Amino acid sequence: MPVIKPDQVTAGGERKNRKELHLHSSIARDLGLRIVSGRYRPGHVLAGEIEASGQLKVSRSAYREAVRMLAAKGLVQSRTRTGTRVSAVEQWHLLDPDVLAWVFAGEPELEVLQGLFELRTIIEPEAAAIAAARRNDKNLEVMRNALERMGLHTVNVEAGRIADRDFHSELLRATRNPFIISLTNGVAAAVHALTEFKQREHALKRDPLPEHWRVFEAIEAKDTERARTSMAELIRLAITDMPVKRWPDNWTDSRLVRDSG
Amino acid sequence: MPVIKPDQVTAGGERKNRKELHLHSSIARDLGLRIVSGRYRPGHVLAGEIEASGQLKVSRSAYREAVRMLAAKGLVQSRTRTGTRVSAVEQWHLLDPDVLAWVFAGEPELEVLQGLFELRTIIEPEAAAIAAARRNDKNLEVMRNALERMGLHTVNVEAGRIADRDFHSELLRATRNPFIISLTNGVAAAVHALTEFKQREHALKRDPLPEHWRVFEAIEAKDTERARTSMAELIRLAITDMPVKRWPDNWTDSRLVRDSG
DNA sequence: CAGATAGCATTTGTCTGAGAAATCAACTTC
DNA sequence: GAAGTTGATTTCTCAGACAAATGCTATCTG
Repeated sequence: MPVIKPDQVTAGGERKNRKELHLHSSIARDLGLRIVSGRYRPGHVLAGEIEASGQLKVSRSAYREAVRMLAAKGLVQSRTRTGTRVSAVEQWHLLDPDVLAWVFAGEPELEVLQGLFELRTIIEPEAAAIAAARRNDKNLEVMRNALERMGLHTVNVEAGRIADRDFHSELLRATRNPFIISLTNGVAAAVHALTEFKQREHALKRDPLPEHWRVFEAIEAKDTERARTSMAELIRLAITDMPVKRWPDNWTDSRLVRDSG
Repeated sequence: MPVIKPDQVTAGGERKNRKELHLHSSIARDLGLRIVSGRYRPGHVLAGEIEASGQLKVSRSAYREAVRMLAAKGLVQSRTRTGTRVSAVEQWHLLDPDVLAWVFAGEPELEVLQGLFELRTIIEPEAAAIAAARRNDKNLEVMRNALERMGLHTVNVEAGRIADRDFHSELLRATRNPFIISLTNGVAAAVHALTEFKQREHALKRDPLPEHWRVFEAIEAKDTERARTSMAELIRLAITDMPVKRWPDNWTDSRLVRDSG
């Protein structure tokens, strides 16, 4: 009999809602979300392993592996007798793809949004310039394909957002700089979640495709300066698309005055 | 009798050489080093849990927790039946402090060095500019103290390198941008290891302190533009200090022509 | 009473052994 | 020859026990 599995029903099933494959991963995600969302503040001491694993109805080892993952991402720190406590925010690996995804899974605070855009404003124009210098035909091909898919689906649907992410990922990949590429996974994931976040309020009015093509054309032409400026413009527009009434103070302070001046 | 513990002798002690506290951490470090050093290439499948833990003479749970940490850092990926295999380099969280430290624990390849300096060239001048705009007196105090210590010890000894790291950390912290601060832990650790790396060949001829003070003064004066340029100069000088005969091609391509031109 | 000290309790860390779940490969069957 | 079945292998999860570290407290001592 061809047993068609009904997509994981799991008797007590509440945890496997999302495509979480493993128990320890989903526990880590649960705890991670509670930490980055502020439910567990820095300094907060988690319940002991026995009690915590008991509440979650999982074995101690599964719970421990989850805690070990969070510790590897700088979110918690375990010590005997003291217990496992949430680390200071400065210790968090905010550019870790998972952490970033957890941060943007909820309603990110304005300062966090600002911080991410500020980082993108610094990195991506330069990355675009470097990509223009080092890109090969395969990079170009992938980027063109991504933009075509993006135009086909629009960023209002998942497929379009994936295409958007693919474009930025391939751009950073074209820099041939492993560290910049490593930022890919994180920033791309955040941008992805962010585009989704925009949609929560209302569908995007403006079509972001033209500025994407301008960046592409600059990189295709190996025009580093134009790649830099067009990418800066792309991000500037992306910021204006955010459903944010008023950005926090000194947002335009140091960096952005230079581009607009 | 006041039992003065002889600093962890550990009968079979070979693992606790460094200040590794826990078994799983030191196993993760061992495996992590083997991966980033290239001994275990991407695609390589690690020995099964039973065999691997047997070889290391540790329990399966300790070994599993180590693997879980490496998986959290993107270095490996585990799947039933297939086993645990080393991920592609693009998946590695290269900006994770541990991963970065492991990378620079050995002889880093030229391309990696180049990549890190390229990232610093992009980030730190802008970070200095932002820091100049947002720094408070406490930031200034910590930075000044760090530079004084740096002048006292010189970067030829550990205390001086720590002071150097503290300066850069506090600078990034002054940006008030959590993502840039998060880069601190990683980049600072790398710079620290890097300064140590320079010393392996021969003691540093040039005194790097003057350019550090120039950056400090610009930030003290809240002069964003001067902070940017002086930091760019600091990094440029740091690059020339590297004991590298010839940098790889297109090193001066896109980004640096702009600063020097 | 002050301070050191020894013991106690609590929490994470490590080990062992067993079975469950997933999945790749070979085989069987129609 | 294709679809389904079985089997083997590997990670995943569970359970229970002991070890190690460490903060707390009561006790001892000057």
